[in-house]
Amino acid sequence: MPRVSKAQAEANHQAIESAASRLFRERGLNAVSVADVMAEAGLTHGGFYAHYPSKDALAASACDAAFAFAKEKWRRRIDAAPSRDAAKVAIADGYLKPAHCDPAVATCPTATLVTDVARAASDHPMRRVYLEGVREQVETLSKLGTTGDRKGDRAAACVQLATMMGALLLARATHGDPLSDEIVSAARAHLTRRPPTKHAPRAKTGGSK
Amino acid sequence: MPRVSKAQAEANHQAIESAASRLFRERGLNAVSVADVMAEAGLTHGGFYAHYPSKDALAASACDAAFAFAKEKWRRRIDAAPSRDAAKVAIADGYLKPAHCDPAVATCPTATLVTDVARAASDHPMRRVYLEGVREQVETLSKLGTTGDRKGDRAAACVQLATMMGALLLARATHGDPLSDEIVSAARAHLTRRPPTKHAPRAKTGGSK
DNA sequence: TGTACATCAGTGAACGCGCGTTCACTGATGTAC
DNA sequence: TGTACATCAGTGAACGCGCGTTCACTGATGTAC
Repeated sequence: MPRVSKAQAEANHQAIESAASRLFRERGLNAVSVADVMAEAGLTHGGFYAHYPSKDALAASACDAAFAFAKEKWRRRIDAAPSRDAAKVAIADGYLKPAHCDPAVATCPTATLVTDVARAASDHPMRRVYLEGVREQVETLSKLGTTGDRKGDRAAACVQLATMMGALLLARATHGDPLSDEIVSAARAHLTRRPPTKHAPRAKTGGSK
Repeated sequence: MPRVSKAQAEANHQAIESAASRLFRERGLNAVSVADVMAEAGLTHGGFYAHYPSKDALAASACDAAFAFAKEKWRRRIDAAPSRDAAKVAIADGYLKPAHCDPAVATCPTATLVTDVARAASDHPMRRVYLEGVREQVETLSKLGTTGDRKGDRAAACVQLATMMGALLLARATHGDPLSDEIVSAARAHLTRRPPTKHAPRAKTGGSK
């Protein structure tokens, strides 16, 4: 069934980008093959190069799409919040959701792609996209600052992003152990200024696999 | 030159572990082959299985060695500090050294192996080693707490580790851009309670490549 | 509107390559006497 | 202390496998008339 309509080809393109965006964040760049992505999009691997010049180029597009998705999520949280301070808290709460501590779940690209980007060659197209994504997140958090000082707001934004991301990654790497909950709960409490000893509900939802 | 002396064999074993510990943290598990590690240790790849049953087992040993090395570094900083609070600051300062923001440098395993561990299978031997390593770091930071409350100290320890690690990883992923310095400087200032707008010396050392 | 045909998205086999692991072999080491 | 020999750390070729990428081919789509 070759020569698909322009509309179908465009839909396939989106499906490839979307599958890549999710799979790369779930398993990492190296652990996902072009064939995996194409299969997830319901296609065979040979047709890939009609859509992207290389796997690296796909990685950059997928990263971009993931940041756009995250940006939209943040925007909705900000719009729904009654104050800038409440918006910062809402973002931290959303970021550190217990479900996000499962390493098999594709979450914020800032966290899930950070080592892939750090280890990528300096001319890898994803580096530029990732940098821009982080820059935007820092800028967004910075605008929610309440110190009245732009430099102070930016510094606080950097620290909040680092804390959220660090806690999420640590929780993912220690998933299945109580320490995972402890770390993410401590970070959530710290960033939302709730009692710091509050832990996530442990009841019967369970944290281990 | 086969059949090497016991002492030489033990030295080779250490060389393999040491090379793996550094290479895995620098480039990630998937990007380093068994042959790479053996070559770095001055050996050929075929002899690897006389030392370790599998690459996964080597990863666990290498992770363990990296944590032991980091622990020793922390211990020296703590011993040299005049107070518990000064020790926490010294650890943050050491963790966030500008040189550590180069993604090609092997730093703390907590940061450099976090996504490799998160993505590893739940029965991967490295998971247990990593978990124990993080647990020890949290415990160490917790003992340096000054809130007088064990739960509060542990929560603060979790937050400090998350912030240090998150900032370091973000700085590594954005290396080459001023944002890298900005993030790590903000985190360092925050954790050491120095003026939050203080940036790393930008002069002629340069932060870009 | 209907017909002829060039286009090109998708298929599936194939390419060269590097991986983790295995294995027959080597020969200095270390042990038994 | 000296000799005979079993051991086994290390070598290098080979294994099966999956990767990113290429390519000849297909046939519905979309266009030119």
